[in-house]
Amino acid sequence: MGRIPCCERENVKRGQWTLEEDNKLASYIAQHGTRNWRLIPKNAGLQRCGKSCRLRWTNYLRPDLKRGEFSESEEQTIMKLHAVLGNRWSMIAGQLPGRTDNDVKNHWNTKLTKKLTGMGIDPVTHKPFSHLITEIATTLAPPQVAHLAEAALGCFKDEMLHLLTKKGVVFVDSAAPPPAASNIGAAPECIGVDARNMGRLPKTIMQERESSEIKGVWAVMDGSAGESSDGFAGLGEVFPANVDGGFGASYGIEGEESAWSQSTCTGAGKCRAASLHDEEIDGGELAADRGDHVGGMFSSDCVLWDLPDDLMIHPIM
DNA sequence: AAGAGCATCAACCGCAACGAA
DNA sequence: GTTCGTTGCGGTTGATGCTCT
Repeated sequence: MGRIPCCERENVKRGQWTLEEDNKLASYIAQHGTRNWRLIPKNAGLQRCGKSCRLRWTNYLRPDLKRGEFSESEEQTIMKLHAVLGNRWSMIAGQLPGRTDNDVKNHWNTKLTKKLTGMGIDPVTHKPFSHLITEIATTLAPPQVAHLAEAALGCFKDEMLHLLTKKGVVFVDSAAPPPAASNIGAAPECIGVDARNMGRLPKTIMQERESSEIKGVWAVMDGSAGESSDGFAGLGEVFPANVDGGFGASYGIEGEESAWSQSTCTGAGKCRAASLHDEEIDGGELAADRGDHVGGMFSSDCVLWDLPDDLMIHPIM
C-alpha cells in the first residue's frame, strides 16, 4: 500500500513560485483564510499541493513577516534559545516576531554556526572547544585522549583558519618579533600561530601567510608566559589551547565591535571570556597534566548564557 | 570574460503529533 | 482504542547569485 501522498503527483507544479501564483494564493487566503490546506490550491486555481501552498504562505507571503538582515539582538536570542532548546526552530522562531522557523534555521546554518566556531565555541553543545577537549580527557584513557583531542582541535583549527583566511586575516609567526606599537590597531584582524605549529597549517593558509605582510595587532600564546597587546580589549577573543599549548588566536573587527560577542562571553557575567588579559598560560605545561581545564581558559562552572528562569529546562529527577 | 567554488535561501520530503470520527 | 486526515516540524536539497581565480 505504502504511504498516501499529500497530493496527486501529477498536475502538480513544483519549484519556484511565480508572482501570479503568489497573488492567487494571497488573495484566496485573504478572502477565505487558511482552513484546509489541501483544498486551498484547488479552490485558488493553483497547480500546487497544499503543503507547498502552506509553506509558501508561512515562509514568504504572510503579511507579518519581517524581511532583511537579522539584528544583533535577534542573533543573541537565537543563540541563547538554541543553547537551551536545540534545533527546535519553530519554538525559537516563536520568540522572534516576523521570523519563520525556516529563516531561523537558515540563518543558524549559514551564519551563526560559523560565528560560534570562529569564537571557539562548539555550535552543537555551546561549550568552548577547550571545554570539550577536557571532557574527552576526563572520560577516555590517555592514549585515546591524545589522538581524539588532537583531531578535534585540528578540525576546529582548520575551520577557523579557513574563516579567518577568507576575511583577510594577517598571519604572523610567534617567533617573529611583535609589531611596532605604532602599528597596533592598524590591521583589524590578525592571528598568531606558534612556530611549532606552522607546519601543520593547511597549504592554503601557509600560502596566505607567505604572501601577507605583518602589519597589525597580534597576540600569540606560544607556550611562554602570555603576552598580548591591549588592542583587542572588548572584542571577541578566543584562545583555544592546543594540547601542546601551541595555538592561539585573537580576532576582532575594528569599528565593528560586536555586541553579541561581548555578551556571549562576558555580558552574562557567568562566563569569563578567556584571554591573555585574564589569565596567563603556564609555560609549556600541559593543562591536562595539571588536571586543569586545557589552557585554564574557562572555569569549570562556565555558563554561556544568562537565561531567565522560565526559559531554562529543569531536569526532572 | 568565463568557469569553478561557495554562500544563501526557498522549497521539498518524510516523519511525528494532533484531533476528529 | 483505533483509524484516518491534516498540520507542524526539522533535515535536506536544489536553484540562484556572488566572489574569486
